[in-house]
Formats: sequence, C-alpha cells, structure tokens
Amino acid sequence: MATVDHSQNAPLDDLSKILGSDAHALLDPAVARAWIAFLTAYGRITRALSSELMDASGMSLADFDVMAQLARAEGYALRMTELADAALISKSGLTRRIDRLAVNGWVTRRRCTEDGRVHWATLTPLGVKAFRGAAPGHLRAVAERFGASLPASEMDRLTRDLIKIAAKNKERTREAV
Amino acid sequence: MATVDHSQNAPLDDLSKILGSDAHALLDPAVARAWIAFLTAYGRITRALSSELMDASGMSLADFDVMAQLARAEGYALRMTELADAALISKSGLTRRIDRLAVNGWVTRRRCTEDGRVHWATLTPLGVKAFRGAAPGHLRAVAERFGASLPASEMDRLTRDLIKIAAKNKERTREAV
DNA sequence: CGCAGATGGTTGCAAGTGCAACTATTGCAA
DNA sequence: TTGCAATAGTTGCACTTGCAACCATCTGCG
Repeated sequence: MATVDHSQNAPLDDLSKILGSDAHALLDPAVARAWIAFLTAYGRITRALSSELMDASGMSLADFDVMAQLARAEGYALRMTELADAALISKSGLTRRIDRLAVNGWVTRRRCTEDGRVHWATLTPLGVKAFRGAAPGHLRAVAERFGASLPASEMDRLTRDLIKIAAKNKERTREAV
Repeated sequence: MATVDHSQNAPLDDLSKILGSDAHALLDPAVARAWIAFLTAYGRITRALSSELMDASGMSLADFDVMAQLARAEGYALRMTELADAALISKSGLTRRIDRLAVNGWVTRRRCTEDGRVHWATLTPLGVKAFRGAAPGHLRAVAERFGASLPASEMDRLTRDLIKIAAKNKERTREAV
C-alpha cells in the first residue's frame, strides 16, 4: 500500500542509485516526500481505525461507510449503483457487502416496483440502531487519530489541498498519464 | 474505502439527522470534511496509478513498492521481515508476493548462510531491468496526479501535516481510542 | 407489436489479504 | 549435552475484491 519508501528521508536520492540522476527530473523530491507521507498516513490510520471499529462493533470500515451513506440518504435508502458510487466500491463488491449486511439484519434489499431492474438497499431499524451504536466511537476515533494531529487552522487548508488532489483524479477512465 | 461521505458538503450535518445534534461534539465538521477529502483523494489516486502501472508494466502497486524497497537497499537485498515492515504488508502477504515476483524472475529468495532462519529477497538483474522500465512512468504519474495538484509551496506544508498524522498513529497496537 | 440496445444487478473466477497455527533454526541456560 | 524459549518464514483458512460475463428488465425505434 506504500510506494517508493516509508521512512521520511530522501527516497528519491536512494532511487537515483538505480535510476540514475534523472530520477529527480521525473519526480520532484518534495513531491516524493509528500507522496510517501500520504501513503504512510493512510495506511496507519485506516489500519488502526479498522481494527478499533471491528472490535467495538463487529463492523468493518467498509460496512460503516455503506451504512453511513444509507444513514444520510432520504428514507435510509439508496439504489445499489448510487450506493456503490458513493462508497467508492465496485458494483459486485457492493452486491456482496449488502448480502452480508442483510445477514446481520442491518439492511434489506427491495425490488423497485416502478423499475424492476432497480433494487433499493435500505437500513432496517436494527441497522439504524447498530449504526447509532458504532458511530460515536468511530467518529471520536477519527477525531482523535486524524483531527487531533493538526491545529484547526491547518485543517481547512489540508481539506482544500486534498480536494484539489481528488479533483485532479476524478476521471474513472485512465488515459495516458 | 471511504467513510461517512464523499461529496464535499457538510457530511456531519447529514448524520445529525440520525445521530442527533451531538454529532458535532463527536467530530468537528471541519475534521469530517478533511477526513472525507483524505479518503476520496486516496481512493481515486491509487486506483488510477494502480491501473496505469499494471497496463504499462504488468506490475501491481504493491509489486512496485516491494521492488522499490529492494532497489534502494544495499545489494538490492533485504530480509523478508525487514521488507514486510518497509512495505507495510504482513509477513504472510510478503511471502506470497515474493513467490509471484520470483515466478516473473524479478526476485530470488536465498537462505542466509549465517542464520538459517533468515531468507534474503534479492532483486535479480531482470528485476532491476523491470524496475528501471516501470519506474519512470510511475514516478511521472505520481508527479502528474499528486504533485501537479498543488503549488510547490503547499507541498512541504502538506508533507509536514501528513507526517504529523502518521506519527500520531505509529503504534501498531491499538489501545482504547 | 417486437426486437435491438441500454441499464441495473448478480455471479464465476482468479486473485490478494491478514490472522493464527505450524515448521525450521538458533541461542541460551541448566 | 539436552531442552526450551525466541525468532524467521511459510502455510491453512476464511474472507474480500474487482473484472468480465451473464441475466433481467426497460426503452425506443421500425
């Protein structure tokens, strides 16, 4: 899940040994450092949050995401495709995730009467309860692990930077770099 | 891979509906926005880089990471455990990844003569060649997708922020939030 | 009508993953 | 020496995942 390096010291200098001195021309060392920090931060924080959430609520991070999407939706319901897009997972991944959530009784799948192709995933009352149980601990954990690392003034700037990065990579199709 | 929300507008306000007004007490809305932006940026960028790398070099992002670690190591060799730590994957995951890289002829596994428990994973000449072939495109893609999103002045600040976040989550053990 | 093409979801498959249990080897102590 | 604990890696297992192929349903055009 990480690339190039994970210690914070000049990863590109190390690669110059094998790539030659044009390594710096390919990737600015400052960008390389940021990239490594990004991957490291992501890996550590999701690993920690994921096991905390699983221990506390028997819910994977992906489960929580899907349920959170439903929780904020009108009537606690979304079409499968909408939900997959919102949760950034593939359609097939969602199909099986909903299967599992349905086994827990947290979500139901209803065929749409107006368009027989469409299925609505809906949070059940039990699912609402499970989400209400899991959310406080998880949100607090995000606050602790992610929010508390930076002063509030930095947070908005970080958000802006990340949104720019996300925007630049919005395309789902990947044409030549 | 995302949590709470993926659109940029006030995710916590949406959750107040189900969690009650104390949602804001659990997680500052500014932090929630940053968190969502973080997850979205990560998901999009790794997805894009991953398929570009695979198309161009038949190498997964994880393969590249492992090979990059070896590329920067003394003699292009590392012990299995060192390598697993460096690449942030589990020992078992590394065992199997090295199996696959070995099938390609990119890496070999040698038993250490001094300590029979230890195995050295080593980049073969073919592996060096493969890495040299893959790296320029991948590094350029990182520069394009990640680096080019922000002015150079922002990049260092972003790095500092991310390092702080990573540092806060360094522990491998997860005690109560 | 009626059938081609688009759209929504699910399933087959071939991976990848981590945890826990296992094997091999070493090091140390009685 | 013998034996046991620690260390390095691998393997069994159960679970996820995404892609591509597939089935079901709808839409629109002839």
